[in-house]
Amino acid sequence: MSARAIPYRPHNHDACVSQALTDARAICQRQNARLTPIRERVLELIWQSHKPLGAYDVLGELSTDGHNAAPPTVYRALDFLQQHGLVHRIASLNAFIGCTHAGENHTGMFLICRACGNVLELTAPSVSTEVRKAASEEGFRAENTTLEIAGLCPRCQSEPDHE
Amino acid sequence: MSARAIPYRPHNHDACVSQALTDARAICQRQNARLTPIRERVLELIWQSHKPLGAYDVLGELSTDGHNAAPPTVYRALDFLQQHGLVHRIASLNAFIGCTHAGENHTGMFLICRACGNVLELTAPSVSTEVRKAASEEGFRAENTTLEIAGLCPRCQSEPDHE
DNA sequence: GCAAAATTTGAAACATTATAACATTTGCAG
DNA sequence: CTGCAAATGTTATAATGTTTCAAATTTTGC
Ligand SMILES: [Zn+2]
Ligand SMILES: [Zn+2]
Ligand SMILES: [Zn+2]
Ligand SMILES: [Zn+2]
Repeated sequence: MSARAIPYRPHNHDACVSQALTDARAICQRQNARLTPIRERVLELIWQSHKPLGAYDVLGELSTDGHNAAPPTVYRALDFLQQHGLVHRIASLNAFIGCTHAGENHTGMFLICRACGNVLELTAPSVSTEVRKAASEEGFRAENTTLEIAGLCPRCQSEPDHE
Repeated sequence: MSARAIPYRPHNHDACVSQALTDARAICQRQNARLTPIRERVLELIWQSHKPLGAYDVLGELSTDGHNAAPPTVYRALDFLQQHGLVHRIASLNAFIGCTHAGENHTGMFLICRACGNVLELTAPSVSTEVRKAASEEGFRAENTTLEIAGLCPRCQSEPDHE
């Protein structure tokens, strides 16, 4: 596995996209899941940047494609992609982002820059451990964790107003 | 401060409500904030149980009051209450819940039972510490944390289908 | 007290996000 | 081929949240 790109740093993003698509194909193959053209196209659109994309943004992009889709088309594709661990939904933004740990069995932690909008997904085992511990101290059986941190990325701390 | 009630256990919930309202009045006084009748009523409605309430649910309750409010009324009241740390928004549910640590300067962690719907708010310093650490290792300045754990509360693990 | 300013509330319209329901098409197994 | 299941199309609608401007209320400076 190659080093992961840092969202808010300039990088060859095409590499991110093609890596994500390659991974997705492999994962779906392994799971006997059908990465249909629509699903693949939605995944590609989600990956157009490291900023989360709303379902209706995806819808808009699809229609500039000439593909005239309705909301359920997009939501169904996004459901599929979530189910197979290829995208995450960012609850605090009602938006979706490509998973950077696809196939890795992880619980994501998202660092969301409120200035540039980029999101970095981390796997922080120590955080997960503490979360599990805190939950089990209450006798709670944790099944799903939503962990989203809003703030300022390193770049936007120094150079304000980055796009 | 009295012991905190456990949401999913039977308890004298009227005590929760009146404690919350008393605290709210004190906090607003201290902050020179105006806990107007609408705001207080919305807070009371939010506290009607330990299950998060949607904005439109609040709206509905208000109208059974005879108070015929429009959505902005509720959203404004909820904004005010959030601003002053009296309620939290649960992003994964699009719903609101009374803060059980009002005035305490905390970052809440929410244990959400998918069966009974009750939510327990915890303050887990060890989790906060690990979150801050993970963020700062990436040079990220964390400002706001959303931490919501869905799962099964102790009661619903043993007795399924609790209301 | 009183007028001006600021805050709060009312009201209507609108925007955004998500789902329900049912018809049609497509892929695949036998 | 044929029949079934999965996927997509289509229309309508539900649920959540915001913008805008007007009216009422409260606070402030005098
Ligand atoms: Zn990239
Ligand atoms: Zn991920
Ligand atoms: Zn209670
Ligand atoms: Zn709280």
